[in-house]
Amino acid sequence: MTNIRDLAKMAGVSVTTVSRVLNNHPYVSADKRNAILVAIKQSNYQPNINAVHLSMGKTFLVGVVVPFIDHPYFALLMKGMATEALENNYKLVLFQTNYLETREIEALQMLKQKQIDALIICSRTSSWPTIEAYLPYGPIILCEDTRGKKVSSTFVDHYKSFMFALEYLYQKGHRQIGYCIGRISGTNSKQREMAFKNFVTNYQLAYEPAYIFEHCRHFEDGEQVIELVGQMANPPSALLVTSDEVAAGIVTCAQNRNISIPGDLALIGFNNQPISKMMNITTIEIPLVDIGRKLFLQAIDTDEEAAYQEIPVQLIERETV
Amino acid sequence: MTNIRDLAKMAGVSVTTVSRVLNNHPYVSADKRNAILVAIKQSNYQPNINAVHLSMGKTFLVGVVVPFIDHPYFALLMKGMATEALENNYKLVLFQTNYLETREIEALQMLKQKQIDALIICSRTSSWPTIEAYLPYGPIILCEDTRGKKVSSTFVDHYKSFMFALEYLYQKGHRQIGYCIGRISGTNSKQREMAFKNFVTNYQLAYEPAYIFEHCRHFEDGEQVIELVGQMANPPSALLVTSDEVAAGIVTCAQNRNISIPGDLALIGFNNQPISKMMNITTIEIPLVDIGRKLFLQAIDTDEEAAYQEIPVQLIERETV
DNA sequence: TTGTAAGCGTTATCAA
DNA sequence: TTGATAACGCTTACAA
Repeated sequence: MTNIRDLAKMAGVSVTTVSRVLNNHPYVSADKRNAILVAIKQSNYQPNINAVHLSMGKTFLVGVVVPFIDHPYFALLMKGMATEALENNYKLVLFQTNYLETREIEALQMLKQKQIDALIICSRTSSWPTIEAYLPYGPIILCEDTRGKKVSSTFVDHYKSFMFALEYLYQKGHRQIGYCIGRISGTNSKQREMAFKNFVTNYQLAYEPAYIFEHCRHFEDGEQVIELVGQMANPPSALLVTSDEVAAGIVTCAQNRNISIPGDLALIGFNNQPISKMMNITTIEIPLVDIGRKLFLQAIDTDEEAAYQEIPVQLIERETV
Repeated sequence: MTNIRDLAKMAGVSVTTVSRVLNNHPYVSADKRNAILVAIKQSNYQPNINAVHLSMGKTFLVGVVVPFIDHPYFALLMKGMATEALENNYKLVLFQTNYLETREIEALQMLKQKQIDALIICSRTSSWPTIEAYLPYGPIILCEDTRGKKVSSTFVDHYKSFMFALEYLYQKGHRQIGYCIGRISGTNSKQREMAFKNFVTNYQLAYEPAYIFEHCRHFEDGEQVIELVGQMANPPSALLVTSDEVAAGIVTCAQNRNISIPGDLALIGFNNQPISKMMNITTIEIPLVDIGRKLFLQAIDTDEEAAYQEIPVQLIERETV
């Protein structure tokens, strides 16, 4: 493998000059630049990335923490991040945590050890103070509302959008509303819970804990929901379902049991995934790929200031309400 | 950040000795080793990974080429690879190609440039000679039958399993059989096509090109299939569907149009994803996560010899045949 | 506009 | 069993 010194020799210049043209720095005469360019072509030169990294103290690696990679929500975020990473000559290092705190800490440790330049946490289980302790070691980007904290984020105001969806259902006449969610802990989930509770009290409805269904992540989890709803003496008339996949599962299962949707049970999904279009599911569109791109861009942004990007969402009315 | 030289000073030894204990090399006296260990503890030392990489000429990075990351088939492979990478202290670098050859070449170039230690290609669009040209630069692992070629692979014999499924349908009385697939090009798809053609001639059935449905990747693609089947004067009575998600989409869509499954149309899915269990879809189980793990292990295997791991599959009988 | 030389933090060779 | 010291290939003061 030819290196920068070989190039210098070939072009009859110093390594510094070679480095200059390699990095597009000014102050190189046209003829020397050309000579070097020719040498690069001829030798099929490829810079040694490790040497660059060592010298610059940068890795061009960005860590990405996701609980599961095989979940459409995170896969879509990943898609956006991967696209942007490629364009910016960065690579993504994957941390699949299964929501194990130890795994998240491993990722944070890698930041501390300078093995990655920045860390994007798409969803976390560790507490804020835990994260905060690693802030001095490099940028940490979150996918949740961090306004007031000293970390950048791209996020959806889940309180607002949940409240919006709930009020929409209320206007359609629903008074017994529940929701399905992946997990009840987590910042975003807490925001939604808060919206739900406030909604219930604002509209003087009964707060019914049984109307909250946890562990709803995949299509097949819809079965459980229908099961549970079917057993209730006083079932909900409408459900907010925080993933279109789950909503689709609910619709499918409901059909098999002759439960009419939206007649017996109205549904609002989230994300506007293709499956929701096919199955005509009313949904709140969340531009996940775009959020992924923005998260990545924040990760490599060298600005010291924390930036907060709120992403607006949009109701797509279809046939499940 | 304290470095190896600081440690040496603290422990009153040379950097060589420090490096020795860091890497568990022999020939270090117990007391010096202890002194160094103490220094490491006290200073909270973390090795500079870039320096290690430069010195060793290794990156501990493995590239992964997938056409789409937001597809369960590849997400499941990724899950397996990510798990194993973590355990072996490697990181995964993602290449999302959208089946663009240029993207695959970028990944191959990174191998050539030593920016990654090995490359796993889960699905490709480039020709074999293209790949072959990069073989001298590092291990390339494929997820397709490479027996006879000088590259390692973990794969399913798609010819065999397709033939098995086709004969199973034949025994159940089906004579008009078709299949749904993501794309018709690609090694694995070609194997399946070959099985299909041989099956048809072996059993003296008509080869009906219209029974082959391309672009079937996601749940929502099932709609197209039902659409097309509905328009046929002489529709297939059974379909092999190379992804359970698509099979689920077909089942869902069929229900809406009062097409009885398996009465009007029998279905065999592939992969045994959770969705197939929920929807009672007969399927060929493919252990994708496990395949992912094995692919990764092959990538970091230092053996020169190419290894070929055939993964057996298994029919899961449920209610769509 | 150009070049010399000093890092960056390791590993590995070789001599002691 | 140890330690100088030379790589590894690049960037970047600093000097000219």
